[in-house]
Amino acid sequence: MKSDVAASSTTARTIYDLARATGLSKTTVSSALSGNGRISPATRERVLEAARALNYEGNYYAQRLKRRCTKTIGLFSLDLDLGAETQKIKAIQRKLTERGYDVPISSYGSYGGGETVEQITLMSTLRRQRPLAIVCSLRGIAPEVLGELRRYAEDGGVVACYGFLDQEATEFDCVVFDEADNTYQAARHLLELGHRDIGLYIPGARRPQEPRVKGFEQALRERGCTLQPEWIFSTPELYDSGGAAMAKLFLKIKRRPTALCIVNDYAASAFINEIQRAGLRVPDDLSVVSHDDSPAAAHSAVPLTSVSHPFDVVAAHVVECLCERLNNGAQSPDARRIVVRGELKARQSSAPL
Amino acid sequence: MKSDVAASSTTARTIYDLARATGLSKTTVSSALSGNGRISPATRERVLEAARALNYEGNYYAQRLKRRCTKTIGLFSLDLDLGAETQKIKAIQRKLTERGYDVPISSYGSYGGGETVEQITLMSTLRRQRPLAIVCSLRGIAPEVLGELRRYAEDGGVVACYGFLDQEATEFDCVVFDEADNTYQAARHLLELGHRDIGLYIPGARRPQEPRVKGFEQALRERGCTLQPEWIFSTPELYDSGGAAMAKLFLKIKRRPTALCIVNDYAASAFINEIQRAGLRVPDDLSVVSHDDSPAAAHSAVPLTSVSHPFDVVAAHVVECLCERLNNGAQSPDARRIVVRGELKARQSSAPL
DNA sequence: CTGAAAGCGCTTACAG
DNA sequence: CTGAAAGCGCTTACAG
Repeated sequence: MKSDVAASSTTARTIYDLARATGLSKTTVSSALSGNGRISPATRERVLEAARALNYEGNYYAQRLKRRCTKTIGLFSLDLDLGAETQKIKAIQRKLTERGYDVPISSYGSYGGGETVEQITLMSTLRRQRPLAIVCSLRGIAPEVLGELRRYAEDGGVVACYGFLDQEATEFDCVVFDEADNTYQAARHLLELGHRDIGLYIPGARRPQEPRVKGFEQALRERGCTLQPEWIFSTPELYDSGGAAMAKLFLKIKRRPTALCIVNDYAASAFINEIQRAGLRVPDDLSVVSHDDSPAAAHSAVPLTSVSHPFDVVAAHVVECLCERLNNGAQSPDARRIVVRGELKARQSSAPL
Repeated sequence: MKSDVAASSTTARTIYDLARATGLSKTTVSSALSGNGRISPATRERVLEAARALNYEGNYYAQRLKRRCTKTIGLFSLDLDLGAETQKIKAIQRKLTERGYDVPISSYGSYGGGETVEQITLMSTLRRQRPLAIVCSLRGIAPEVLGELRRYAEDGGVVACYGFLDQEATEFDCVVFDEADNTYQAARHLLELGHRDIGLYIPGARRPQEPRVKGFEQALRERGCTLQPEWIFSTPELYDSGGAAMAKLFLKIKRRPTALCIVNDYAASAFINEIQRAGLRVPDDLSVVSHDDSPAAAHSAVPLTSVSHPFDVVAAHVVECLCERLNNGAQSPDARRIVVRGELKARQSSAPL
């Protein structure tokens, strides 16, 4: 008594339609379709052909009502930026797609990722779909979201995270990028060039406990320099707009540093362009060390000395952790924590004092 | 006989557990939870409280087995770039999230979006989830994927597309950006400045029937100039790397144009930086008109004359079309086709011959 | 190798 | 206002 209309038309909506069309039971049809159970090759072929002919496709939800294991791996990231974060997502997604997984992205459209409640809802929606695994970017995440992840894991889900070294450790495999080390390397490089008056510019809203300030400060301290609070800059704007806003700030201040660490190549590039337009020279009047070492760094007006942010390395580790845990099945080794660091590439934007 | 263990623990896995805990029937529990049907406020509150206390959450798949209408709108885009495409996705997602929808992104990680079969699978997976609506980026899409969309629409799904003006019209609402007009405006601007020897550089692999070449050519033709095939450049690289590669090409050729249209601000910026390093001056030796008018354009070493790519306008139209159709319900007006064009913003990279 | 039956967890007419 | 029953479309032991 099911789907009479559909069965008479050219479309099969359910396995009942296929059962009728082939004269088999729905059990047999189901087995033939899924490949589970012993089915004669001839029968199987008959079913598959009917499925093709009648344009049958299984109901997504009914198929997942019982089984947990699907081929879906959820990617959770609060925001898509125009740089390293999106690169990481892309790289992870590419690798996972190549392995045959379906990899939808759960995110907001807005930078920052919204209120805590919204974050929880987003993760909860993902978790309730019981994907095979969840890859979670820790950037900007509220602690409560980790509770959701925990619940998912207790339910048998596999989790891999990536984020930044200063973030609280989780019980999950986690690949972290050492941001503090990047600013440390940058400051260190400038100190070795003889600079003592060094500033730091981080585009975007100021965050408390900023690890990039810490790494920067540590490098100064090691050389007996003290951090000048007025030389720690931030702007609400990001990227090029941020760099330009920073240039305005910089041109206004009376006592200027002789060197500046700028987090992000686009910001650094725009900053340099704007201050050069105002008559300053890089590196003659000011040395600049940038961050990320994206292709933009080498092709900036003044090729940028930059500390890299190897997004592909992060992505590779994440996928590696995930696949290892997926393959190991029941055995669950301790959570791994992999630290990724950048490397300084010296170019023309920094020079001896 | 259901979930005995779970019921005895502190977690309610199913409405059966809630029914037992409250002493009500599962029908009543279901109605109280969903808000459908007549339930006394007291009973409803009792159920909701039990649900909270027992950490109950509905089974995602069982809930969707019967009903079509969910709060999910699928975003389909073959690739996340580091520019306008991702900006469009972000803007659309933000607007839709604000309206309370769940907006997962279906994409590949690789630029270009993979083989036709993979594209179809991706769309098919999305379609089978019966989202309330699908927003589809037409960029790089195989024609077969439109067949999938059609099937989705025939099933009652709502579709909104966005893409480019030269792409074949679909039967769906579609917001298209006029790429040809952008290069037309760029060339036109250069012609008005007196240039006659004008080249065009489009980063990325060369595509046949490139509308940007057409718009460019049309502008030349209108002024009685002929297009020089050797001055239509492309490189496999994109963005900054593309611009740098183009600079190498440009520096090698014997007879150079006096002006160049470069599609993408990052490519234009890197190009200019590299040729200036080689001793050429912009705009003295070469005028450049760029595309997109992103924040990078204004803050480039030579502020770029650029024709905009208003991603936010595209996104706003897409969401508007979608919501209109969603609200109209059964009535289905004819498919709309909205054309979005850029505007030229003159800066210092272009000058009279 | 094939099929009758129970079940996945929820929703939805339909009685009471 | 509440509940017994049928059903959503599939899968999975379990018989034959």
